[in-house]
Amino acid sequence: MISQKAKYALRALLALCKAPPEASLMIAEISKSQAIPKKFLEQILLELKRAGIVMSRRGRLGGYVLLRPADKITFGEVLRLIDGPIAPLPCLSKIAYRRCADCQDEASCEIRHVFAGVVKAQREVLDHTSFADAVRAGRVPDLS
Amino acid sequence: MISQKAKYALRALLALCKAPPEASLMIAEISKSQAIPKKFLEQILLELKRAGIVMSRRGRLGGYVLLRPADKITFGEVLRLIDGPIAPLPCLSKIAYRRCADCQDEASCEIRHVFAGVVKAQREVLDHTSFADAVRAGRVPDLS
DNA sequence: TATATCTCGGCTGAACCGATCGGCATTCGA
DNA sequence: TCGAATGCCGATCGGTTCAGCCGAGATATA
Repeated sequence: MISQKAKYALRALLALCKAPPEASLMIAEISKSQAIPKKFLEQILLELKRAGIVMSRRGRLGGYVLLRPADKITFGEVLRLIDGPIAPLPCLSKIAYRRCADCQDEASCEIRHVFAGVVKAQREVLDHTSFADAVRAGRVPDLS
Repeated sequence: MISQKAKYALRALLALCKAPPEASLMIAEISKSQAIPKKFLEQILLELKRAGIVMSRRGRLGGYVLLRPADKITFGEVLRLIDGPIAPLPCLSKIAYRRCADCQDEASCEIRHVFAGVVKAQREVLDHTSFADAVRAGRVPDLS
């Protein structure tokens, strides 16, 4: 299960993707349209900003804009930022590799072996699906 | 990330799979050989028993045995039992479907659409990998 | 300057996780 | 028949994470 926070982050970014290009959205607008608690959304957008995914303007007429085109932002990137590693085992994580304390030999670890297959499949999807892809798939009725 | 508890459960079952057929293993043995806290392992094996995956005998010479052949127990089954739903969103879970509170229309939800791809891939692996498969892959050097 | 907006740190209550404890029930060997 | 070994079971605990809230401060525009 992904966290509520990650879900909010994805929805906020989708809202920004769908907004007219170059227009900026205020926290309050996104909060209202997406039903996300305002103060919580504040934190989330701040993290996205620090990660270089969005940028903000303060003061009257402030708000948030995407810093990169929507096809250069992947689901995987956002998920890792908010929820941490995608991998189901620490010894399979790209961003936070940690040896399993009690596993003598990774190469012969059956569990690792099975989950290596899982994480590969996950990455296949998450690291190759951009927000542009997601919006496109949502707009056109999916025929697959 | 799967929980520590799930990792223990998988390791315990692997130990039972590798034990001589019809032999039973005591909690203390598994605990020692797999470096799992004994009292915690006790809980875990109890859950596996209630789920019909293993059976136990009490008293002197007690212990645990697999209730089903190793090729009839999948990783997915054990994971769902210990950690709950595998699906990354409640609205994609087989065993615990829940509508996302704030999602008007599931069919047009971009997030759901993307994660449907993820969960499909996960299930492909987890529900089709048995403990027999895992042990086999661990024994023979993997050439893939 | 006034005011709407983002910034940022801290805080809280609830839930969850990993683990432990102590007592009870059952089984078998002496 | 007794007692030791083993599984069964409920309770509890300390720490961590999650979801969300509060309030003061910085900043840009009208």
